[in-house]
Amino acid sequence: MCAALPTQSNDFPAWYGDVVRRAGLAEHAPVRGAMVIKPYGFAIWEAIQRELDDRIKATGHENFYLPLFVPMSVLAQEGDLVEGFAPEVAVVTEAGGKKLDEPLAVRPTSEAVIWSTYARWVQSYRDLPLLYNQWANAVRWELRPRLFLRTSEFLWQEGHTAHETEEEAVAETLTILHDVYADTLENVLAIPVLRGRKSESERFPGAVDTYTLEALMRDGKALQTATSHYLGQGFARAFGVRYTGRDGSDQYPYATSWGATTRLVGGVVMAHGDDRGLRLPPRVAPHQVVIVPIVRQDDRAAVLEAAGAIAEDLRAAGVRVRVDDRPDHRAGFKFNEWELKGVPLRIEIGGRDLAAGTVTVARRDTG
RNA sequence: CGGGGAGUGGCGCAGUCUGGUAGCGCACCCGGCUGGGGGCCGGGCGGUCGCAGGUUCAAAUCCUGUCUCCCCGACCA
Repeated sequence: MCAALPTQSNDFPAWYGDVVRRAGLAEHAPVRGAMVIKPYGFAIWEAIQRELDDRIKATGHENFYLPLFVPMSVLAQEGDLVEGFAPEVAVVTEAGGKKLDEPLAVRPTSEAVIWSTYARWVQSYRDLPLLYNQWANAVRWELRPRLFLRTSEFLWQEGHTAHETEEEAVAETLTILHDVYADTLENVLAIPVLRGRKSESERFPGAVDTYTLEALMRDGKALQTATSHYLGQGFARAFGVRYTGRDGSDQYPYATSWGATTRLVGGVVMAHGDDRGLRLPPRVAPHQVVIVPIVRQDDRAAVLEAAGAIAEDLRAAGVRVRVDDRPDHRAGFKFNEWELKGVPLRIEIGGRDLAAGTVTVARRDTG
């Protein structure tokens, strides 16, 4: 195993890349800007996903799923959207060995497919609101990719809602910002955020207002961790989503969209990590406690049994525990490895502890 | 797109200036000793040096072209 990491103060980008790779979160894939998310990294994402999904559902939304491909003609129906995403859209021009009659965009975001679908779903004010979310991947050919923070393909959730009134849509935008995103960031990921509104030039293409959460990373830079857009009636008009209102007249619904991505994993790394590696918030740590049995040949069985018993007790209490009984590594190696991987709490138990009826406990966060 | 850097066993690198047919650390495999902070000893497996041309008796090394990746900036979740 290699020696120490680059330090944050010397070279933060090198530190970041090294931690992501050596902690087993992700690695580069053969395609430019694409990444392989490894099991340990994906487990963190799954935990974040669960927390976000619970809150999305608690605020009244349902999940659905729409296709990866968007016909170019559909994407083009909303002018700002095509224009805004044109530089980073990947397009499929050939399939089944033939040139396609119409090129297909790989979704950079799903407003277009979704609103062309909503056109069929909204006929009356009685059909509103539509409060839907999807967990999906999206592709944006960004100029400068970075693991988790900006990858060509990323995973996210994107919510797309339709409302009868502007007030209701704006309220939705803010509910998501506060009750879903800020709550997850602060209370699950332990990352304080500033809630803000984007300037006109930074707004999502086609949006009336874009709200954002900005979080401070340990290199002193801010990271945009989630966005919630109030879209007004632009998308409804562009995609012909009209319904009969309470007074019998034609109306356009008001829209919102909002998203949070795998970037959040990178945010956790950069907001909490130190020169020894990751420090994971317990709520999203794949292993909240690791037990390292310290064994010799003569006390191996007894120590492992004691370690197993502690693990069972903790599991019964709802704690995610890993007993590191790998015989091929010594204790010191494991200490370093689990610190690199950011496990919040380590319990060491050996022959001496057994005799004394104690264990040794080390917290990762106080390093 | 502008500015840097780099492509050599799985990973990280040296060798390139001063051509002579590949080396180191880690990892991996086998054996033994060890076992409370990244153990030690011995023995192994594994690469023709991004790609394509060219020069030469001989190219990782020189020449030409080309592709890719990483970092910084602008753009972005």
